[in-house]
Amino acid sequence: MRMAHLFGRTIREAPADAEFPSHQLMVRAAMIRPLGAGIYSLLPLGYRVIRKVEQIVREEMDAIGGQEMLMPFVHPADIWRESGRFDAIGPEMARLKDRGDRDMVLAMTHEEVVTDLLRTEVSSYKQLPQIVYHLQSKFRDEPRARGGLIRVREFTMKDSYSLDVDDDALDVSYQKHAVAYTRIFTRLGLDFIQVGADVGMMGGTASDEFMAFSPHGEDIILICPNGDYAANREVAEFRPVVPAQEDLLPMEDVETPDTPTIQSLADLLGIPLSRTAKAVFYMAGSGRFIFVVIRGDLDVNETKLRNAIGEAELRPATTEEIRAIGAEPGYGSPLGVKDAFIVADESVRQSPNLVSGANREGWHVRNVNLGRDYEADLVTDIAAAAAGSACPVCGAPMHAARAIEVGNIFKLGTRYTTAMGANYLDTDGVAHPVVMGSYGIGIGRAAASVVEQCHDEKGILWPMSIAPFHVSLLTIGKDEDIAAATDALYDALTAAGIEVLYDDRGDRPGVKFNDADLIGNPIRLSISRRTLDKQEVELKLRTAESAEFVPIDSVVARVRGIVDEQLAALQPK
RNA sequence: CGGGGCGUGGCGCAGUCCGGCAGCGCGCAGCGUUCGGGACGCUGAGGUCGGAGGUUCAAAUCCUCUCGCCCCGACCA
Repeated sequence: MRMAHLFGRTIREAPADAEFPSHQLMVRAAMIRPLGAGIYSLLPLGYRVIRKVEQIVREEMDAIGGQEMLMPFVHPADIWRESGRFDAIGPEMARLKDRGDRDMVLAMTHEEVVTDLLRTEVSSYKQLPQIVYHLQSKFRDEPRARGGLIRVREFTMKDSYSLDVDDDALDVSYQKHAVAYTRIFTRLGLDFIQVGADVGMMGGTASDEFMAFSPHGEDIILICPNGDYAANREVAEFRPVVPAQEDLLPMEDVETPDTPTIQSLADLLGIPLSRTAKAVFYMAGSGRFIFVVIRGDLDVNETKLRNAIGEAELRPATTEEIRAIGAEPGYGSPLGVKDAFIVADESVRQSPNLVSGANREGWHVRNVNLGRDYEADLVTDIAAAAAGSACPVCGAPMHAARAIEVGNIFKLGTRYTTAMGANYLDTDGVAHPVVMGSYGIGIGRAAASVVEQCHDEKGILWPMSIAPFHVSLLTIGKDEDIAAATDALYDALTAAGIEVLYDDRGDRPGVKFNDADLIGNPIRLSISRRTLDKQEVELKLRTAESAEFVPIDSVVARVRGIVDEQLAALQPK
């Protein structure tokens, strides 16, 4: 590709609203352009990257027996009503009406379509197992799109669906995907980890996420330093610190003026946070008031809480709602409250004589004990793990790291096939719902995550596997023989199957060097008066400090070798 | 959804408080000089100041409404 005619141009200054490195650099390097909030065009340079990511995904999906197909982006609402998700999913799903006033939705995902197809295409155990997949647009009306391609509303996802006869067979399909995903993200050059995750809105029985490490990640994962455990903070377990046991002491009111927070209470009384109980108030979607008691040094994990009480929706309670059950914001405790569902964290049961609120402003109560002074409707683990929490397997303090979710895998089971009646007949002619798994990779997010991990102050450092081009070729100087030599090298490289972005523009050298660094192709070749007089080409790797000079007639072979070597280095073992 | 901020030429911004010819840098076009790390000079093109309504002799500027975009929050009371 000759740069003089490349559609899209690099820009010096990033848009003011771009905060993430990947957002700034991909815009500056003429790879993406915004059309609206969370909606992007992919310019030719960016689309080359995306297509390479897609190709890697295809190869690895095909390798586990996946069959590529394509399902529609606009769906009749009927199938979403059948699965129950038309009403279950909120404004995140875009809805519209067709000219006949029929409800339609834009695809957020494709479980319903696959299940619908199953009803006509699969009727016998002999046809199973199967894995189907496609690369298709999704639209999710995120409350807050941000960060360039990291969190967008319209995006391409590779989603695949495994179809099996039973849970054991699903385990096999699931494991195949775990292997494929590991190979895919390795080939993309990502630094990532597979972690246990929440099943969320998809329903199902198990889920793992593939997380690319990045300081801009929206998820926090906890990692055992001994490799015994890794999980999303949303679901992470940890070994609780069991406090010293002591005799239960009688309750005692204590005046604590102006201590509306746990920290201020602990400061006033001169006790550690772990000797207090804090109250957290929620209103659930069902209308239940959820009163959470947890030790003061711990945080509530809302995902655990949701799962524990079987409530999909949870919001902080208002002051009025809190007072209505007999509690006082800032000085709340379960003592004497009514009409509330009380959930106590395990930590509260294990810790005697905690300081709790008195449900009147300016007062707390010492030595409050679960079971003696109040009862909970549910006692379970709803505490959030944090950096330093003990690994549930080996007890070592875990690290916390931010990461971007680039892929996830779900064991769905029969959630959709039961609801929509997608059955197969077994060897005895008995009908069973097909057992499904669902597996996704955000293509653009994966590419952007690579940029998050692979860049420097000058621009992107693409891995060879997904760089827009293998080589940036620069012609330096205006002399005709230089242009002729560079033209000839361009042709020779291209003929050898090497992808070349040829900077044949009339710009000064500095402009070309800077653009080459910004765009980030792995190899830079330059021909100038200096090099041509010696029949040499300057060769510099994007990741290298210095350049080397290669005889002009051996450049093609040299570049070929570097390309192959770097691609091989990205291959999974 | 709550709070905050911003919409002025392709990009980055000033001008708005205090109404009075719409500006600057980059980029773009032409000419000339330059040519290994984002050159310089001269000339020039390009803007419904997000939109609608209002106040005024006069509105980018004041008022009302509205649209769009960004940031923070939407768990610890």
